[in-house]
Amino acid sequence: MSDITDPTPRGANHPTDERTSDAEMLQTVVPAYRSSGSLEALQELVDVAGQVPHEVARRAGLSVSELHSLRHLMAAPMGPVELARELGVTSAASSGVVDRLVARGHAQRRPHAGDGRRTEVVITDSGRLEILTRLAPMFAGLAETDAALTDAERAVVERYLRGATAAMRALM
Amino acid sequence: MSDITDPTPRGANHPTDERTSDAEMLQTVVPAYRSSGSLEALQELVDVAGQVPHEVARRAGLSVSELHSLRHLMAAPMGPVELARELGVTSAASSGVVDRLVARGHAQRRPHAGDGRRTEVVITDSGRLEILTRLAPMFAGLAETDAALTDAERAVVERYLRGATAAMRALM
DNA sequence: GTAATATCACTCACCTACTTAGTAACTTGG
DNA sequence: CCAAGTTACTAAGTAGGTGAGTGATATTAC
Repeated sequence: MSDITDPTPRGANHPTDERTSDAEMLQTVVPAYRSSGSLEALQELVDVAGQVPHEVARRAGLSVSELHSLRHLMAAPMGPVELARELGVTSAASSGVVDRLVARGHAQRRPHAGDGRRTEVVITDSGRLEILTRLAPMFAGLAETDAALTDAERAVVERYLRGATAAMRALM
Repeated sequence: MSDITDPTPRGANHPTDERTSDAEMLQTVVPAYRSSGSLEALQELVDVAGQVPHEVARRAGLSVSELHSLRHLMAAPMGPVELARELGVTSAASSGVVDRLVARGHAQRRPHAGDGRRTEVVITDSGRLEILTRLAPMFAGLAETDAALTDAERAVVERYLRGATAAMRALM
């Protein structure tokens, strides 16, 4: 407030000492907000899910972008530009990602049949194996959790997950 | 296989042309795996949730680490080292994160009462406001989705979310 | 009580993975 | 058939991380 050398002018800027729960805080901004076990569980899921790629990539000796690239390339071959769009980075960055995957033997470049500008990046067995074996324990656990549902319950869960996804998309 | 200059020796390493669905692929590694609407919805949720921090941080003019730091500091003040543990980075990195938050007016450093080694990092109103207003639309949507559940349904959803979280933790 | 050890916050040098800007090769629409 | 667009890439610069090490303070062992 009176720090002359401070480069960023602003309004209310004092520390907030009073311990207030997240939920209380949220209710001042989102009146409809009511905490619940499911929302807390969702919060926790999202937190853990966000750490997974970093950790899995670290163990595999890959960058997070390389890991995500392999995941996308598992579904279908694609060019560096398309990969860049999936990753949310520039094509310059994805060019480097592909370089590193190729150097590791996890992917190969091949010319696109019918369009001389394009390169197709194809995942190799080595890349596929890396992803599948690293993620297998998770998929086993997810399958088990999912199998425990009745069809009616599964429908409820799916509706909830789609609603939560839509809520998150509202930020983007 | 016969590329002499290749630095990474390995076994099976040819491109995988055959188009195979993720689900089929997974079943060879995780026999119990059966795709389902709920699992697909979960996959989508996790994907979107992973993009949210990057996008929100970009709009707020923060790095992803700065954003996550503010989220953690909303719950309680803590020192740079504790913050580093939460973020999964070194204390050297979190020292820089705190520098940048302080320079922005989103946080303040203060000496810890009773332990002369420690510094407490306290979020300011400015930092709190930044986070709450950026995330408000999401919380509103989540609250709406959650409110649509009966108590019995909420219990089912919570159990599922906790199961999924546990499955992900199995990787870490 | 004091010596050894641990913890906290920080600095420095270095590295990785990104960005922006620009280029060459190729395809396509008018 | 040529102007405009797309693809893949390179080069130079930058942000934000790591690893190693320092000084101050706290804790533990003896």
